[in-house]
Amino acid sequence: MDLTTAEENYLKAIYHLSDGGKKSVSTNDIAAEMKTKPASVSDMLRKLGEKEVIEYRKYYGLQITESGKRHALQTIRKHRLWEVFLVEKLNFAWDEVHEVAEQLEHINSGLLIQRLDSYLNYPKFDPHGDPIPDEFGDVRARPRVQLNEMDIDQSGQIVAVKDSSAAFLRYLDKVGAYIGARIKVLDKVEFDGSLEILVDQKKTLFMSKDVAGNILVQQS
Amino acid sequence: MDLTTAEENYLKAIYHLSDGGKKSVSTNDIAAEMKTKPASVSDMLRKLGEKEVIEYRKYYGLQITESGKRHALQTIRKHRLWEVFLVEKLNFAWDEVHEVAEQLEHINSGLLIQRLDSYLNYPKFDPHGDPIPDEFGDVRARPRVQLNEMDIDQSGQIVAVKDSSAAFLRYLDKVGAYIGARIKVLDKVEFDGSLEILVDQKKTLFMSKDVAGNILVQQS
DNA sequence: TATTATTTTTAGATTAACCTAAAATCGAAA
DNA sequence: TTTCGATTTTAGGTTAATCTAAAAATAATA
Repeated sequence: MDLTTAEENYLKAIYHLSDGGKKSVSTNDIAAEMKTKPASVSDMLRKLGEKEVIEYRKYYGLQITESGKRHALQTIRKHRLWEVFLVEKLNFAWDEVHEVAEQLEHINSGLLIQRLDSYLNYPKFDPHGDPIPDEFGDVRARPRVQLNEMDIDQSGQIVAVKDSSAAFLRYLDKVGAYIGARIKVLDKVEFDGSLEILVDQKKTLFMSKDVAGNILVQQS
Repeated sequence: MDLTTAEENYLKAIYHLSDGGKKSVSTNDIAAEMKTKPASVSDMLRKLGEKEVIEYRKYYGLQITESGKRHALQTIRKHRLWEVFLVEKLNFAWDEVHEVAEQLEHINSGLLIQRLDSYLNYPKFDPHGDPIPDEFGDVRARPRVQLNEMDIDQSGQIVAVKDSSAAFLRYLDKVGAYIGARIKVLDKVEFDGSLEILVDQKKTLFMSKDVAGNILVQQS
């Protein structure tokens, strides 16, 4: 069953909002995410239900089907492979790629994606550190390491903190090292184990070993 | 002024059918090329006229405007750059690329095309030997050589014949060396100047010096 | 030149994706 | 448990791109 571009986009949004089918998503949430009106979402949910990529009971809610998950993961796979291409081959900055990848992900050609994957050397993660599903939709969850355990020149994305006290989060926010920030270890001071970190490819900051030990990073 | 995907496709067809604005094109011709009905074409011509990419007088005919030419050449540029990418980087065969390039040419990002061009080393011709317009829409017409003057291992595309007698064309057709065929010189016999030619990457054939002298090739 | 044949356009429908406004449903609080 | 407010759906309309059938304009031919 083939999906239109709009249907693919809705399905992807539903997949993300529901965290892969775990959480429930509301019509309003989808409308907000897609920047459309709830009425348009209702319309689309009916269509997606007819195509059996979701199971939809009106007023009640929805559930992604197995077929729907496969479709969504295919789209995500394409999106992330194109992001790798844009950053690694065409020298896009990692924050310039999304809009273009959003268009490229809808190009329809099995051969193209196969060849692109091979050309990029079967990458497992995109430039934001998010995992790239394989052709069967399997994703490899990336192991997390403490920032203080990373070596010089290694980079990744902040995905969680161990100490989630308000004070600590406020500190992180202040220095710009929020969850999701992309970081790189520029230097480590042997004497006290403190680190020099590059955040989002622009700001550098210094951080004690203790602080770094509370930050979990997905390496890439 | 932005054009929709459909409008871009119509404009490209008109540009090609009119040979860059030289010949006149009929509604029926466009319908045949686009695999739609003449009624749909009339509709679209009205729209393209409103957007001033063609000058359209109903029942009379149309003329591409300068703006229209720029738009068409931009689309052609994107199409051919993607073809080069698919063949040179992703190892597509030169006859597998068209369908995918047809989709990729509508991706909207100035930066993307700029970077792609640079990544491919500013190619001047696509895998079919057709010239790639530069960012200003200028095309470099490729010089033509007689097939018998080409060296071993050189390749190109048959673009014209000097002797266009029916007998000669029938002969070409018989051996599969039609206008547009992609050829490569595999060997040249010093004794009589005859050539061994690879046609369309599959068929090899032998050809006398006289026959080859009547075939004009765009090298690539 | 008058008639016929072809080409082109208009008229009226359809489908996908959106919208606004109004109705229906659900659930939370009085 | 009834009512009120938020959420969700339906009803009806719009735009882009297509279609078929019919009308209009042009071109070809007797």
